[in-house]
Amino acid sequence: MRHGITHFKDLLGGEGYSWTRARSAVLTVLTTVPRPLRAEEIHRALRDPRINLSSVYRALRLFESLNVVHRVELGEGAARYELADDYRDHHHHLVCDACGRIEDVAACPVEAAGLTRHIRKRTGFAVRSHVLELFGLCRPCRRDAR
Amino acid sequence: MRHGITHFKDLLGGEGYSWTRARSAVLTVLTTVPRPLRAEEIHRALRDPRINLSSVYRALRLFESLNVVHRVELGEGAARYELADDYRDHHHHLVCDACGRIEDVAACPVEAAGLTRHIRKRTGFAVRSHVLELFGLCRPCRRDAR
DNA sequence: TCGATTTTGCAAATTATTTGCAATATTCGC
DNA sequence: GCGAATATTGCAAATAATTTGCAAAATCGA
Repeated sequence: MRHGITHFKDLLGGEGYSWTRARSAVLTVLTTVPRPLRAEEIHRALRDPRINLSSVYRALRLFESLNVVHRVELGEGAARYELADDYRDHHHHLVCDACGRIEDVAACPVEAAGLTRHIRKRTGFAVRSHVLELFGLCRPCRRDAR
Repeated sequence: MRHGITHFKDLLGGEGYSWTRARSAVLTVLTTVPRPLRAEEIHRALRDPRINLSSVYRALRLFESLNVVHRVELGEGAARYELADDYRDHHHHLVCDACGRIEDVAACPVEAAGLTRHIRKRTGFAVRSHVLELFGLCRPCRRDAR
């Protein structure tokens, strides 16, 4: 787990990429807001009219390829993005079907159950990563439903 | 776990929906092919020029709302669809990063670990459903990689 | 600082999916 | 089985998220 915006600058530099206004701004937002954001939301959060939405998309794509950012798909039509596991503890999401709020959970049953090993033994498939999203009702919405 | 195309006919009828060529054909494909298919693939599999792709989308949307079909998103751009848990044993997918092949796994660490209860106790969030997809290399591709 | 290279803004293209509407199919009562 | 009432479909056009071409602007390395 590495910290600081300057780390990303070095990382990009090391890979031959420039440290630009758009890239730096997108990373600032992602390191600041602790939940997965849509490209559109990130763009709005930049509050910099000089930066175009396309550049946000381009930055996100680059960061994804460098394993700095992780794409989260919750079936909403638009994808969300958050810092990858290397820069944030591994976690999953609790998505409220009623209000849409997204909470994190640290518990990971894939690791806990040793599922990866089980699958490799049984099927020969080598699991490298997984996506786990949990849907239901958050506490406030559960209360309202009564 | 109910079987047979006629069951679906009764189900649709019971909900006030018609049993149409498009709906019947889409369900036939989904009950026949044991892996999640894209709308486009389902449409091609119908081999019926009288049925329009829009009708496939409309049928899928209806089936989703009736819990007959389940949407699967693997980050490919297009969604995939398969029979819902009520008509097929609960399972997850092993998606090969190299060749794209999709295998099923019956093992479910969310159920096994009692994660739902754990989360409810800890956070008050009531989990109703979950999405778990596993990515990596299938056995053939793992061999080729060597 | 300067030129070479990379990146960006902007507008237009792309792709999956949805929708309006007139035409067609299905259903239901007789 | 028949025909009216209703639901669904085909088709073409609309959407919405994301990508891309290209000339202009920013960044980098010497």
